[in-house]
Amino acid sequence: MKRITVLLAEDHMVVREGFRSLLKGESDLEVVGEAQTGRQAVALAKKLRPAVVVMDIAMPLLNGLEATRQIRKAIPRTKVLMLSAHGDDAYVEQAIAFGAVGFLLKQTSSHDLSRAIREAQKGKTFFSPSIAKRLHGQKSPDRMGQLKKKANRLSSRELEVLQLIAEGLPNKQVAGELDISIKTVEKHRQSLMQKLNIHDVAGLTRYAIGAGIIESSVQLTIV
Amino acid sequence: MKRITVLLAEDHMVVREGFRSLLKGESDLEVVGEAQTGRQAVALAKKLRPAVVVMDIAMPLLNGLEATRQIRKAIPRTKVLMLSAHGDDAYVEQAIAFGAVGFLLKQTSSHDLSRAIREAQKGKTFFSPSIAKRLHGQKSPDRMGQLKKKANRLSSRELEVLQLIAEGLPNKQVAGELDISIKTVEKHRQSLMQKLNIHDVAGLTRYAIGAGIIESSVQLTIV
DNA sequence: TCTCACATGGGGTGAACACCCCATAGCGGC
DNA sequence: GCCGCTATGGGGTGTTCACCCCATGTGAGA
Repeated sequence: MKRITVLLAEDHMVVREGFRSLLKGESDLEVVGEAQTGRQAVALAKKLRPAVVVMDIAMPLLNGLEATRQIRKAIPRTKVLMLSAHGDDAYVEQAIAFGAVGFLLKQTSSHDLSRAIREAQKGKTFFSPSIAKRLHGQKSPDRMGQLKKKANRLSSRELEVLQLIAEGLPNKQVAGELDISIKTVEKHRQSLMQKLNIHDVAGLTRYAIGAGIIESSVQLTIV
Repeated sequence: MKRITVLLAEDHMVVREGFRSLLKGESDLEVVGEAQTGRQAVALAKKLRPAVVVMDIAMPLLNGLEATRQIRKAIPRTKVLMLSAHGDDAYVEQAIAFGAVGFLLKQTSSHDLSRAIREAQKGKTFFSPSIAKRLHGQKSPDRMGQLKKKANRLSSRELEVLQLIAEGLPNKQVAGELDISIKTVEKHRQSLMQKLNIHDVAGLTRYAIGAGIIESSVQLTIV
């Protein structure tokens, strides 16, 4: 029987070895290569032409999203399965827009991992339950089509509001800063929270830092 | 032969299962439990009394450092091995101060992981090569003293509350998680805000990220 | 042209929060 | 023994926020 060839892209060696060990238990799957940077993942994918690439998002040199885009462009027959600790809507939508056929959270089980790989190889999609729920919960059935065009990204006004929120300003001050009414600030706040599917200030702040919109505090000795 | 009992504390299930799979290949090691939050790690350690706890630093509800401190205090015979993606000095020093017997980077190999567990069980220490090199380089005898002397330090309870706030939990859920009344949570919240002189959730979140108490989201190309 | 996202603004409700008051109890240090 | 700190809990008050309703105008794309 021909086994499904898999390329693992994950920067942490012990984690990657763990994945390999897990997949070794699946007789129909075969890990043919391992990459520890996004750039290496692209190079190895071109060379090995695996059926499926399991791609972590957070990787040095080239992140998993961009690596996915490049792989999809160079070798469309290779399917890419995203694997990430965080499942914020923006990541998921970006991944889909870049041609990933699935999105797994690291919180999901190894059983789902091997299942997702099989689905991907068959040309189907696979999303972690919590993500699938969110995707289905949204409106139209051809949402995938929409996503490929417009990734539901924040408007420039929403980005401004997000930054000010993440900098700690209350709505009233945000309104003063942008010279608009509090009501409008609240509206932007609501819509950006809905788009990101993040509903608390702490989450918005973490997102803003991760997205490079603001910076965290200085490193301190504390704790 | 009596095997070394191990408790795995790592919040990402598929990663944790990978570790378990790796350790299954070691005949002298036995994984007796798995925890996905720091709090659960403390509870399971007390219940199972494993020889060694492999503890990730970045975990929800209670981070690995604080969990280590609590485990060392409650059951000193259990050794704790830190496992982290980042090896910043502040982490390593804090881990050592809290009684960890070793510090592994996720970049290290699975071979080092099992080796470190064996060393830990024997009462020895084990550090990832790059960290060990740094530790030898700089002794700094009174550096620990400086940390401890720092006035206005947050109490351990306040740190727990801070982490949960920065993770986005409202007071009510914080209270439920710590099993105390909302009023007490409010009190801790007030006092830590006063100590840090930060009076909004966004600021607390930025501080917590800068201090390494929690992590931000993944780096993203878009925005 | 006509729809849709965007930006602007307003009203109202209930939950959450900041900040004040109060208290009891334990524990370590002087 | 007393003091200071920490942790626990409660009452009350005013502000802010999340989330619902509503509206108008504009500009880009189908």
